[in-house]
This record gives sequence, structure tokens and C-alpha cells, in this order.
Amino acid sequence: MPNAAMSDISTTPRPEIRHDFRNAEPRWQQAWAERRCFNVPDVPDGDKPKYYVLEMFPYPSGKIHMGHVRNYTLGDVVARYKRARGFQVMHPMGWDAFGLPAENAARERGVHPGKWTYDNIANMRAELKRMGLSIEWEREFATCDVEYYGQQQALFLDFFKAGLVGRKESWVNWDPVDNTVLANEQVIDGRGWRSGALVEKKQLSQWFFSITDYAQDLLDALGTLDRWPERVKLMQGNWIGRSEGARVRFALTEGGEVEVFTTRPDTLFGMSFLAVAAEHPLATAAAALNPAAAAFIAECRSMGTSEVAIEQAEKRGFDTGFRVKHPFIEGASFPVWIANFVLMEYGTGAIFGCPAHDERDFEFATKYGLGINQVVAPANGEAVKLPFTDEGLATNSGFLDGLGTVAAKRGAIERLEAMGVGTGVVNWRLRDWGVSRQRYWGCPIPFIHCEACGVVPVPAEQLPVKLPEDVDFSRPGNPLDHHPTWKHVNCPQCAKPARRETDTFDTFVDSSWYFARFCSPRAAEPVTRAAVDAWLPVDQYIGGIEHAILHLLYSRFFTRAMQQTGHLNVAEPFAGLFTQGMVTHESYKSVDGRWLYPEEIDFALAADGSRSATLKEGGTPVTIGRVEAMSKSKRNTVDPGAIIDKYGADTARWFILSDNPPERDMEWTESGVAGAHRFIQRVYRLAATPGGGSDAAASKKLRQATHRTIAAVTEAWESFSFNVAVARVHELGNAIADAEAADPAARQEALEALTRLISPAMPHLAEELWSLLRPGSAELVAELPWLDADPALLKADSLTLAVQVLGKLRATIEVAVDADEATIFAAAEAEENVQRALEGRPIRKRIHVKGRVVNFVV
RNA sequence: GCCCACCUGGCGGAAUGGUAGACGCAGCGGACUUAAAAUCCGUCGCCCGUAGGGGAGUGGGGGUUCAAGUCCCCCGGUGGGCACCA
Repeated sequence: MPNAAMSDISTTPRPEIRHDFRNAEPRWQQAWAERRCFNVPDVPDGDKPKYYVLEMFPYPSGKIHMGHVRNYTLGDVVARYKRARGFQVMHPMGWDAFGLPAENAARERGVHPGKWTYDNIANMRAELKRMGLSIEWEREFATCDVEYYGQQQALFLDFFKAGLVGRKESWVNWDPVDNTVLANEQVIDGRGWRSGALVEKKQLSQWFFSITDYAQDLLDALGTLDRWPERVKLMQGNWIGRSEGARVRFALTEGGEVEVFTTRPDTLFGMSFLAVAAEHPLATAAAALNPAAAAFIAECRSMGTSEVAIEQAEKRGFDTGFRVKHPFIEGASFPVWIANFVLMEYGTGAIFGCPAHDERDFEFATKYGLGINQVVAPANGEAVKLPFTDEGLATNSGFLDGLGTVAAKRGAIERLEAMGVGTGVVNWRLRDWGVSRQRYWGCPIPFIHCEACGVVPVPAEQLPVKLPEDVDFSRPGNPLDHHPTWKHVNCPQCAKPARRETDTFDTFVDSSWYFARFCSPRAAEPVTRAAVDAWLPVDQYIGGIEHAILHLLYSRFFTRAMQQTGHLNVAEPFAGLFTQGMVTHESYKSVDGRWLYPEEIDFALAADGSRSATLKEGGTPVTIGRVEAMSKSKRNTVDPGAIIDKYGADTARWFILSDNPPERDMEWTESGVAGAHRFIQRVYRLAATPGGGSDAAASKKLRQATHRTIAAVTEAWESFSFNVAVARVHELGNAIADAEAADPAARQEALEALTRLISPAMPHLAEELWSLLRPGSAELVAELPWLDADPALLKADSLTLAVQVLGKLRATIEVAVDADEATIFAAAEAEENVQRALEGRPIRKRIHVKGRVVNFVV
């Protein structure tokens, strides 16, 4: 069966009328390009409103995959539809071109990262062009173009001047054998992915963006993003993680103090210990005095984050011997522990433990025999089961006794502030964004380190700081760092020998403003104000849910930073966001557990309908596995190029839209593609074959179907219900095929409407059909305005009403559109089935919902 | 553990509180063909019935309503996000 579908249906000679997509698709692509159908000025002219459609730009890995096909098809539907709707549509494309894979290729194959990247771009651009996307290729750029990253450096210096950039020490994964910093995904089971050496944590001085300055605004503004998916807003909200509480300074009995953050200052009277993170200075101090403390800290550090799962339930601690005084209870003091569950990165790296009202503290106190003092009672007076973490009434809490949790928090903070030992604060989960990467293939950070002057920005006239071409990947580490000359420069301030910053930017920086650069991609400044003022924000942004947090949050931050530095004047970059699902496919495994490509397999269908599979070579059985996201490692990928060769771009586009709602994961199936192609050929045959009769009723019926379809498909394209749009188009196709008696004018109208309705999805076929239907016409469907349904034809002549008795369907009746209620009730009651269901019982209530239903209550 | 989403025929899915299963895929029967492919016609959720028709039915249980896939409550399952977050 699948063999049949796999056979090359387009090369088999046959006499029928067929759409020759191999000839047609390149021809129409050329026609659009020649007419510059998709070009818009940097500053929109005329009175057409603007619409900016953008899909997340691809990483140039070498080949496009089905995820790209889906992403860019969805965007192209929106772009083409909005264009027809009278908008000036900007729809650009570019390349997220810096990143680690290019360096890996350099190390593995000796090819320069730049050559590898630009070769990949050339290849992928050609593949994308075959899809017939309505993209304005004149705006294309790659983030590794010096014209782009040079402007990024200028932007960074502006941010620096505005105080949005800083330097901090931070921890990195360090490979001691390769002497290199590792990204998280390069650390496998605690070891470097190449050297296999145990990864160490090391502190480096790094550049940071002060994204936390905008935490409140980034959180609040989520409420204004009404065309974003709720779950993305929720994920961003959780990531930003606002919590209100207090910072409290505890005095050590030996002198000195330690500050904690808490969200429950109302439970201070229930304190029985204080705990600090292993990296906390107090822990370091304890280690200096006590080798056992040092050993415990070392143990915590070696555990690493990946082993947390193993030790998960195990709360472990070490008593430092230090003690702190309680701020409210005169004379009371409590032990200071080092605890493995306290995070240095969150709050202050120290907590006070109140076991009676916190799960973790309870577990810890139970294990180490620390006190458990109840200080909150359930408000309803019920018996308490500890730990009790809900709100309630303060008890055993001195001046707080009797207060509700909210009031008690306030009371505790007021007292702490009055005593000068604490303050109410808002704490964020969000941390500042570290952007330094110790790599070659990225945008150089435009700074110079001078022994005398410190960190000095590269003067604007010396930008761009270009990456050197001659780099050596034969030794580990950052090639910029061991380049013989590149980093040696003179200090711009004192002119003495100095050292150029050899770190490059995190590639998330590159993708945080590319959407703004598209508005004026060749400008000699980061963006042209008139262009960004005209085009931003992006009206519809489309991409994968995997970028729900970081990329979108960083872009939102960058837009604010650019607003603050006067580069543009919007806060939110993306007014509308759509997150598409993944493309999945069945996976296959051989008897010896190897993943297999679909092409290696023969399929068979058993009598009971079950499918089986065998290896083409050797005929051994194959296990048909789960439907999973397409991935090279599982070999369940389908090459878009091969699909376009075999079926054409329109088929791929139509199938990808028809299968299911675009926000869900879709399954790529060979039979589904074949079905989409079948529809294309069917429509082409309908348009190429003259037909029609002269039956007035049939004509009217077809015209009504046409206009109902126009209304329904318009609504579906508008609302991302693309699979429903496809279904409605199928219905119109069926209606045309069935309407043999309809007159030629009605048939022509239906075919023309169908052509224009499918044009956002299958642009090549639409042009081909249009040239069939309007011979000699020089028009391009790509330039035609959208269709409007005729309201007169949307009205039906008669209505079919459901007749229910006690809410159960018993019959349907045909009534005139203008029939009055009495007539309708009479007709409904007269139905034989209705009479039977009534069983002679009197009707207590008659309900009539116009155009829908009649319901009798007995 | 916390938060969120989802659960409808063999499959993908459709359904402003108003005829559940549109449309497609797969299947089945037939026409055409020497044969196959392609195409066309028909059929196609389950149970009972020759049929007209009837019954139950949208993960399970309860509720609101003349009427629930849709709204509310509880439970279960699947998927996702975050996670020793103080």
C-alpha cells in the first residue's frame, strides 16, 4: 500500500490533464520576483496600513527541515492573506548565523566557520525559494555579516552608556583538559563532551545586561499582550518570578551579621535555625576553621546539579557552630547550618528555618533534631498538622499574636524596619543576563582592557571590531584568545598597550533585535528611526514554543533598552505571537535496535488492518515505533527537498496546513501528502475541464455554496484555523464537482473563488488556475484583492430545524426562512416520530431557537 | 511537589450552550483496465433490528440547563513549564 503512494506519480506517462508543478512553480516564482510583488519601502507610503509578518529566522545548519517548512508556510499564509486584504506587508528573512556548530565543523573538518556558514545559507536560501514564499529577499542579512554585528556593537556601547550593561563574576562550566568553557549542553553526566574530563565550576568576570531593572515592567506588560498565547505569558511570568517578602539581618553572637530573604516574615518567632548555601561567605569562613565543614562544602559542590535527582529527597546539612541572635526574642540564639538545599543564586543565599511552616525546613529539622515551633494556627480553629504552610492566625508570636498572615507579615516588616535590621523587599527569580561567551564564532564584545584605565569601550569610530579571518582551531580554547596579534591593541584612553576583550556575545543577543534591523537592513546605524517607527511592532510573529521564554524575553528587554537609548519608540516588539507545534513522524527500529530511515523499509497491511514492516534488504522484521519529533538521531526525518521534487511545494504547503490545527504537533504521513496532491490534481482537472448545464436551481445552489465558502474560509485564515480553511475549500471542490447542471457562469464564479481562496496556501496553483480560468489575463493572483461574500447569497432559502422532545432529537423539518413560530411548532408537532415520542402527553413548554432547534417539554 | 494545557470513530480532527463526528487519511464494495496505477461511483463510529426505527455515546463520576463535547465541582490519564525559589 505505501509502495503505491511512494511511486513517482508524476513521471508515469498518462493521458489525463495534470498540473505540471515542476514547470509551473519556478515560472510563477520568477513572475512574482520580476513584478517585485513582495517589496515594500523602508518607510511605508500611500494610505495602505502596514502589517509586519515575521517567522523566527533559522539557524543555517545546512538544510531546511519540516519544522521550517511548517513555520514559513504558516507565515506565508498570513503574509499573502494580509497583502490581499489591502495591507502593505513586510515579510523578510534572515539567518541566525553565529553559534557553536560552525566552530565544531571547523574543528572536525577544518573548514572555516564563515565558509561553512555562508555555504549553508546559500543552500538553505535556494531551498526556501523553492517553497514559493512571499518573502522580500532584498532585506535578507545574516547576523554574522559584519554590517550587522558591527551595528550590534554600536548598540551595546549605547546600552553601556545608559547603564544597562555591567560586569560581574559568575560561575561557568570549565573543562580542565581542553581549557575551555562549556555550554550546559556540552556537559554530559558531569563530563566534558569531547575530553571526557570531569567538569569544574570556575568563576569568570563576565558581561551582563541589567534585565532585572526591567523585571517589573516585563511582568506588568504581559497583561497588554492580548494576542499572545496565555501559556507563553504564564511561562514568562513564572520565569520572572516576583515574590514579596523581607530581608532580615541576623547578628552573629561572635560579631558580624548574615542577611536572609524570606517570604514569611510572619513566622520569625517559629525560627529554630539559620541555613546558608555552600558557596556563602559564612560557609567559607566555617570551612577555614573546620576541615569537616570544608569537606561538606566540597561534597555539596561535587554533587553538581545533575545529581540532584539522585539525592533529591536527602536534605543534608552541617552545623557550623556559629550562632545568630533572634531579632525579636531577647536573649534567644540559633545555630547556623550549611544546607545543600539553599541556593546561592536566589535571594541572599541564606534562609532562616521555620520548620513548623515550611516543608523543606520541616524535613531538615526532623532529620537533625532541630526545634519545631508552631506560630501560625488555622483560622477556622481546626487541629493543625505540621508542617502547616497555609495562611492563618499568628500565635506564640509576641506582638504579632492574633494577626492574620497578611497583617502579621506587615507587622513584622514594620518592626524590622523600625529596629533597622530589615526591610520589606520584592525578590525576583529572574537574574541578570550573562552574555559573555569564550568563543570565536560570535559578535566580538567591543571593549578593551587596560591595566591603567580599566575596562574601556572601543571608540565609535573604530567600530566594527571585526573577527580575524586567520584563526587556528587545531588547539582547544578560544581562538581569539590565542590569536597572535588580534587582541593586542593600544588603550583608546592612555594609548598604552592593552588587551582587546576576546569574549563574544551569546547568540541570543543577535536574535534580540534582528526584527528591528529588518526595517532598514542596510542603514549605517543600528536602525533608522523613521523605518522602525513605521514598521514596529511586528504584527504577527510565528515560531516554536521552545523559544517561549528566553528569546522572547530577551527581545522584549532589548526593545525596552533600545527605547531607552532612543533607537525606537515601542516597548513591546511582537504585538501578536503564534506558537506552532512540532512536525513528528513514525520511528522505526531494526531487530538489533538500530534506528532506520523510512526509505529502508517495506510496509504491508494485514487482513485485520494492522500494519507490519520489514527491511527492504534482507526482509528482517522492523518495529514500528512511536510517533516522535523528527530528529536526525532517530532517523525519522523527511527531507523537504525530496517532497518538493516529488509533489511540488504547493502539496507540501497544503498538507502541512490541512493535517491539524497549527499550534498542535502534526504527524507527517506519506499518505497524507499523497492525499493533498490528489486534491491539487482534482482542482486542476475541474478548472481545465469545461462543463456546466443550465439548471437555475443547481446554479443558485452552487452560488450559495461559493459565497458561504468565501465567508467561512476568510474567517478561518483570519483566525489561524487553517485546517478548517482547508476543509471548507474541500467542500467547495466537492460542490463544484457535483454541480454538473449548474450554468457555466456559476461554475466559473465558483472556480475563481476557489482559486483566490487557496492562494495564500497554494500560491503557484492559484496562479496556474487563474491563467486557465482567465486566458490571456496578465493579472497575478498575488496582486488581487481579497474576495467578499455576497450577503444575499449567504442566506438560505429554507432552513432545516432539529426537533427535540425533552432535548432528544426526534426529527428534522424543512421550513421557509420567514416561517412564523406557530407554523414551525405545528409542522414540528405533526412529525410522526415526534408524535410517537410525545406519547400523547401534553406539551408544557415549546422552545424555538431561530434557525436551529425546536424543543418540546412534556 | 507547584503551575498550565489537553482528553471526541481505526487515525488527524470539526462543532457561536442548540441535528456530535464536517473535511481528510485509512478501510470496504463496485465501475473502467488484459492487469495494475490513476480516476470515478458507493459505503464507512458502536450496539439491537431485514427495514422503518431504537439505544447508549465526546476519559470516569456528579451538577447547572428546556438543551452540555462545550459551563461548574470532584477524580483519572496524557503532555508541557518551573523546581530544594526560602
